[in-house]
Amino acid sequence: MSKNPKRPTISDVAKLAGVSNATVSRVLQNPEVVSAATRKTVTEAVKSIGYRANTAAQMLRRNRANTVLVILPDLANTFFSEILSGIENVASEANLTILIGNSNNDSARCLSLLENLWNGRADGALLLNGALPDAEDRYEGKPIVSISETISGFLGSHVGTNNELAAMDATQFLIDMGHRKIAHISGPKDNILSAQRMAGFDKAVSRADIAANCISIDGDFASSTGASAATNLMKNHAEITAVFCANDEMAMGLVSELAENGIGVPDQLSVIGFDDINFASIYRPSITTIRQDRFEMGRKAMSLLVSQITNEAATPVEVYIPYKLMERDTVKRIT
Amino acid sequence: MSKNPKRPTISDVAKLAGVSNATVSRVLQNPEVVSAATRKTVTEAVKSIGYRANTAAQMLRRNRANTVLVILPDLANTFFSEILSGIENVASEANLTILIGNSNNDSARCLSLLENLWNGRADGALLLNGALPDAEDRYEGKPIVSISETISGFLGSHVGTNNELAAMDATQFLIDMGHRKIAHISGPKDNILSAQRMAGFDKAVSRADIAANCISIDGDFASSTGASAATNLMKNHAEITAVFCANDEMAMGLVSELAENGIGVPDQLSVIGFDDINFASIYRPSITTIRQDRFEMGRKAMSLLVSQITNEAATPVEVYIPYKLMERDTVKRIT
DNA sequence: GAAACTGATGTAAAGCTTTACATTTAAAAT
DNA sequence: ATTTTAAATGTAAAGCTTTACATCAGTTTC
Repeated sequence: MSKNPKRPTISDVAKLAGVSNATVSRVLQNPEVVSAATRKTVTEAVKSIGYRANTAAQMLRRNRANTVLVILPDLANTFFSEILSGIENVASEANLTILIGNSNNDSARCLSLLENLWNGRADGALLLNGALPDAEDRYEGKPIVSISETISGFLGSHVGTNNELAAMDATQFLIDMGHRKIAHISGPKDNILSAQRMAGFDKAVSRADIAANCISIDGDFASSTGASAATNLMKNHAEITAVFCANDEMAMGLVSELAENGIGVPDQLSVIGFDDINFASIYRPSITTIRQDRFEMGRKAMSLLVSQITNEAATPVEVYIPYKLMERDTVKRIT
Repeated sequence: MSKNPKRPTISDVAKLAGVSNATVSRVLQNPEVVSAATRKTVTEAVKSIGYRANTAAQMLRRNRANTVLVILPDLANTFFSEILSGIENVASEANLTILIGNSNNDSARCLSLLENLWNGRADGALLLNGALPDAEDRYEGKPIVSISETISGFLGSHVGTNNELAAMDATQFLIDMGHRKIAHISGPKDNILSAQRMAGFDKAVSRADIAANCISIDGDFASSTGASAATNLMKNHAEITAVFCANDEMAMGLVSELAENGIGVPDQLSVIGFDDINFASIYRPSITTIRQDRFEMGRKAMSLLVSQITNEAATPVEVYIPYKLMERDTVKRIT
């Protein structure tokens, strides 16, 4: 029933300890500049009345929020949540707070989240959603790092995988395993990752001079399009011996659908995915795929952002996190 | 090169519009109390100099952060990230910001995150990690809602699934399908959800008077323990015809391991899981399981928290989100 | 013993917004 | 024409911390 008896302020501590506000503040922020005796008195006073500095007042005075904004397109997607986990890891080390927003790929929502950069709630931003409305103007001095998906027109730093190279490696792996008639199931047309992975596929098959035997099927990263691609392949492209899927979900959808139609992977068709999401290794047959180290991606991006927030001058960089081909059970050598 | 020429304040707007600070503030917060003409002038002034209210100053003055703290044990786990997604959904509707923290089940980390409740950065908290250090004291007036895992000693509101009942239903379903020799693979011993699900299993088999034929195997929610349970079952418990796994990961681990040993699910053994994680339906055979509506769980918890933050007086409630048995391909009727 | 220095602490302003209260102006009521 | 009421706006304080600058008391130096 009793109204909370007012939260203690720094003045309450000062009064109790018999010193000035300034000294209390110093004990809390710069202990080394105050004498050991005073330090002790103040520390005890703080403890005894349970004082906690008011963050709002600190933010106002310091003009710094110690907070970073993270915008992602889909929180419920492990792909992003693992990156987020890496981000959080660095943030907690650096004593930063992370503010999170789901953009749902909606640019209005995205814009409203970015407001936090201007209203002082966040000192910088991490963008996982491949979009930044009006990327060209407006974001001059703001520390922003994009992750995974590059953003067209955005000149800041980026952390991600070299998708084209990785896709080339994936395709080359199929070629090395003896395959000459290969299909690619792509991601959504307008997605930059799709484009990069498709480009890698194209380069690899051109280089091997087998482009004429190879095809590309439109997908959208959902497992259902992997399934429909399976139907398509069975009906129209019986000659294909291997498939490079632009992500693991589609690979699994493909394999499941094939299995239901009595086509065994890898015996009758080889499949390679991309991402190495959690279930790629749990799925049976376990999916051969390109592993992206998402946790590390998050860590790296966050470190970069922190240094951008603290060091005024920081020239934008592009960082590629090493990827790795995980050989599992969906690719078979043929002769 | 040019140092940013000072962020505009409300006074700058006021000066430009030829009104007082108060009026500008009113236009921004309570447009209806100011005349249409002034409103227009001010709005234009705001736009023309690109003014954004300083959040820190607002927080300080209003003594409200419009921010909610969310603590979860593992960001990278879809189970939690889907709940998070529901939370975010309500937060964005209510124009609240969400502050996120990974506790890693570390109580020190958890405590340091909870500081945000005291330093004014967050108005309330959502706890997904089943722990609240010193739950009894200290959290008197603070709006806190626990989700999914109940917290012993914590008297606040909770949103989750009635795990015991759901586990009973899952077990009863196996019984209804003719099974009489049933195994349960449990979660980690010290986890409250494990305990509740195990209790449900026990009740169901007791009620059906088949407890003597049934066994319980220790697991830890990881798919690997599902696999080792499979080995155990094959070696020592050939009589078992159905298994209730305390979560889907273990169910998949179990099924995969069985498949590798030539034991077909559901033909030779029926399996039911719990949670209905994303891959439960993509996995082959698709996993029969109990669906928890995690998105809705997050939504409900957040709504509850919001009402707790705004309405001073709110008595704690316990809310169960309806669950649903998803019949898929891992359970078969026997005679 | 005076001057210069060092270390510890205090004083007070600044940071920006909101809001209770006061004031002004115009319209309505008498 | 005077008084009342209502609507619109202004004034100024409060919210809490940090920090530049000032002060004070010892030490050191010559």
